[in-house]
Amino acid sequence: MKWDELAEQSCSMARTLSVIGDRWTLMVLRDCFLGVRRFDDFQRRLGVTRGILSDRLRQLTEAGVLDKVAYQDRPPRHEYRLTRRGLDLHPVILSIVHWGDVHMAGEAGRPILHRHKTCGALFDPVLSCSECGEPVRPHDVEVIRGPGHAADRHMPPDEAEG
Amino acid sequence: MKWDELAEQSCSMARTLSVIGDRWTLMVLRDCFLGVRRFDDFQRRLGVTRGILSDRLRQLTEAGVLDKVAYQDRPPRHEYRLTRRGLDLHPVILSIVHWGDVHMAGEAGRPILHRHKTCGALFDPVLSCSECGEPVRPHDVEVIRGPGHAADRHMPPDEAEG
DNA sequence: ACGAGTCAGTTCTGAAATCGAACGTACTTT
DNA sequence: AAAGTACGTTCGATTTCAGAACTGACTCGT
Repeated sequence: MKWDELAEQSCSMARTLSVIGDRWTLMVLRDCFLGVRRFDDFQRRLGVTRGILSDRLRQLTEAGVLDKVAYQDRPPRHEYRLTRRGLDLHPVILSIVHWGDVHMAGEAGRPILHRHKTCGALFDPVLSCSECGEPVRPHDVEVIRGPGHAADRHMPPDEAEG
Repeated sequence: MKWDELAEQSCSMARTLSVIGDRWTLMVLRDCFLGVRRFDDFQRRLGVTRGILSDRLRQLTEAGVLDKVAYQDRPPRHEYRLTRRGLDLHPVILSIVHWGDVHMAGEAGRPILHRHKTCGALFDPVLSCSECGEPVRPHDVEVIRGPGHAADRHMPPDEAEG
């Protein structure tokens, strides 16, 4: 299966991965959330080859996750900014970072900490229910067929949840 | 840069991606959370080649995300189950699926819906602050150097947040 | 005026990963 | 005995990636 075919599956996971399911794409997005906006800055910070970076920035722009904005005319220079769509990826990035903090941190502890400006505290991200506000645990989630469901294979095979 | 080198960076994002930063790995994990446990079931549902699947299941097992458990002896057969470490990836998967629901769903609407068993409602996952319980927005997060920080490049270049 | 530096890419070649399909092994079912 | 199930491995052809050099348009220092 190719990336393009992945996008056509009636599975939100597959469709999202057709946009961000690549290590460099996610590393680029991490840097975007840290405020990086220019080609050479991405390249130096990530150590990715220029060819790959060029390709990934183009893909993200085409997907509407980044916006390519000119900041000078002669010579033409642009910067890449997160769109609304891109900003909505924040939970994905934070969840990934948090898992690394908990399960992959070395002896020395976490490389970075997050402070919630509105309450002032150092915090961990918690995934909670939009309706009752309580934290969501894996076994408390039931997967139900939605209106956009096609007869694919993204439903539980029989019983759910492992 | 190779995958192995990624794991050695003092960045939780990079370290996590060295484990799950691959489209097939994430598709396998999606199916794990839907209750899929056996080789051929993964293969049929995902359409991935058997070689890749074999490799990814081995990697996930080595990383402690899945556990390979025998369910019969003659012939020896195993199933792959999420460990505690693996279950902790639930927020990552849910966040990715939710982004797809919001930004990649077709005309027909979402392919699947989630029900929160403890409150009974259909819900969206919301990332909130472990300290005050409020939803976390991109601009409300400040990144701070932690104890495990090495002089790498995962801090904001100057000012934060885009 | 001249070379050095910045910024945003493109182009090249060899190395590595991936695809699709077939094959192997050890059982169970018909 | 033949077909099916389960879990992989192996193989050659294709695709992607890494590392490095190169282009082009401009700016800055001397």
